[in-house]
Amino acid sequence: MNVRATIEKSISAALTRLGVETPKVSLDLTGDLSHGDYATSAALAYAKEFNMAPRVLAEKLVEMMGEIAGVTSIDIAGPGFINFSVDPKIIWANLESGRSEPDMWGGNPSLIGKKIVVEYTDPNPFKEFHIGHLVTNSIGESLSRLVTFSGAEVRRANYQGDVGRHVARAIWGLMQAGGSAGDVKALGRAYAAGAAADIDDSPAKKEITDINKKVYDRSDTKINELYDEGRKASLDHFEELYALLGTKFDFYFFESETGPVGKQIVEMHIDDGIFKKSDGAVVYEGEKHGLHTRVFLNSEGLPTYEAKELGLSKLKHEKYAYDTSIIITANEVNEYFKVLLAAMGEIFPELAAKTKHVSHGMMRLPEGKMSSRTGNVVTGESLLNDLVIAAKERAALSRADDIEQLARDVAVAAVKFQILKGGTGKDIIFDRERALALEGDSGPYLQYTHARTCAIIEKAVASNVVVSIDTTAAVSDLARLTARFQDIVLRAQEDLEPHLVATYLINLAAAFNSWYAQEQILDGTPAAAHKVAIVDIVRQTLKNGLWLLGIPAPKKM
RNA sequence: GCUCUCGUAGUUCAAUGGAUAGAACAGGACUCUUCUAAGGUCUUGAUGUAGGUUCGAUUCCUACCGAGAGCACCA
Repeated sequence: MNVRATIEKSISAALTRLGVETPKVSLDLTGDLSHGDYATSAALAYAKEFNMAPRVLAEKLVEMMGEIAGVTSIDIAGPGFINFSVDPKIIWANLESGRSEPDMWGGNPSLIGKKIVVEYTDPNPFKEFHIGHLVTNSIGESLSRLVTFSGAEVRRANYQGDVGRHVARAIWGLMQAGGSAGDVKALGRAYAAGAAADIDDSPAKKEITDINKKVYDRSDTKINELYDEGRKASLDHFEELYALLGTKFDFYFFESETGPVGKQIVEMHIDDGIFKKSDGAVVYEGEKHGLHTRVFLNSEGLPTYEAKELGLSKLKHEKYAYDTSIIITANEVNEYFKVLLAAMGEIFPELAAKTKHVSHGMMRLPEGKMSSRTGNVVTGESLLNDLVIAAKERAALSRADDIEQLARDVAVAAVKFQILKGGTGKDIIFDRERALALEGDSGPYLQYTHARTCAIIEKAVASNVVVSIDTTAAVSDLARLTARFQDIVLRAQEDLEPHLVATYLINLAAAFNSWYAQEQILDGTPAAAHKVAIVDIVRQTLKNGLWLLGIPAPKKM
């Protein structure tokens, strides 16, 4: 049992002996290391129940807890907090375990045996990979890695809209302009033209509706040709981006598959009253769950987003019998998702219960909101490319062996960190100038710190310095902060919040850099062995932490 | 109009109902004859308004003000 659990149990036992039936104990990492490693506000919370002053209750609890294995001091502070300091030997042993099993460092077994599927990115063929897809991708990849690090068996899924009105618009645009469907840039322009023309009472609107039907039933040879070529070109192009971003999907689902399945599901549940016919469409009345009515099959008989999503839930579970399905989308679909989950709850209650919807905010650039309808947009791809070019200038001055690769790594870090440093769900203001500056709280800052640690280790190895932790040494704040890694990772996984890892890594890197500036590590004395060992575990923490964020950790910068 | 998010330094983000509201950027002052200056040190500066619940509120509740998203055949 780890120290944290021991302390929790001890507090809980003390409260039970005082007569609390089911004590609710919160044991927190202290906000300030001068307060020790863990703190509880139990005495404050229960003071009223016992009609005692909080500090008096705190003293009583401390007395009843007595000695706790692995804890060297228990102090009462402030209004009645009880602070616990962990035995330095335990902290050093913890860090030593990280050095002996580096790949496991920070991991936990809380999800062992669980099957989890994470669906994210979901770009639409025939359209640009826009900046919103960078957000979903960054969050989804990080969440995938967080649950992997907790022992879950993970599958990554990508769900792509290869049918639907956007496709018809692009094909309409291609037919007008005569561009090649194999050229993704031409596809982007064709979509923009189609979207612009697709307005009420225009002849184009009817033509696009007609094309849309033909895409579904594949009745037109010319359209099939444009469709097949465009679809392949888009998907191939997306793969290049996934490689750059460091994502590999296990499953690809397409709306062309989920559509028919979803349609069938909806049609099977009209007679039993789950769905209703209304104005030629088939709808789900969300009002019974305090929501609103949504169309599942339109009056053309075609499945909408909602019906396709129902089909997807079924297909996904057939492919992989998951315990949890995490779906990442932009928060603009939150309301639809609630209706969808309500409908799913009636049809597939067991699947609905296993589904977790994580939504993220919109990514905004200082230039304003981007829309692929206007044609001239900053796409996810162009943003990445700009960053790579900017990073290259600085990379040229670095000691990296492969400047091109470093520039890509730094660019990916700049984007991903910006996305992941804030809580999921809030809008992300992406300031390109700031990201390009590669300074301050940023992905490149973490990479730089990691590269520094690598350089020290390399030098230590070259000069045959023995690396080992002195378990009798006093613990520094840097060592204690490093030892918190596991607690942070576990919470980030439980809350599905990558930003907890991001902010932790910034704090750790700052603590390390500060120490580095005032300490000569390779000082030629026996003390170097211990100091290098600390550098080594900080290095591993940064490496594993960056991995959890989906950010590459180059060894040289 | 209704529903859902969200209002924290000049800006971009933190703070599971707890201790002195933390960082970074921008501004000012320093710091490379020492292991990577993409670094470090010092410094100015914030909880939209009004109530409520609580021993304690940035966090929970109500109202208002402000921003964003959504409100049936697009996703």
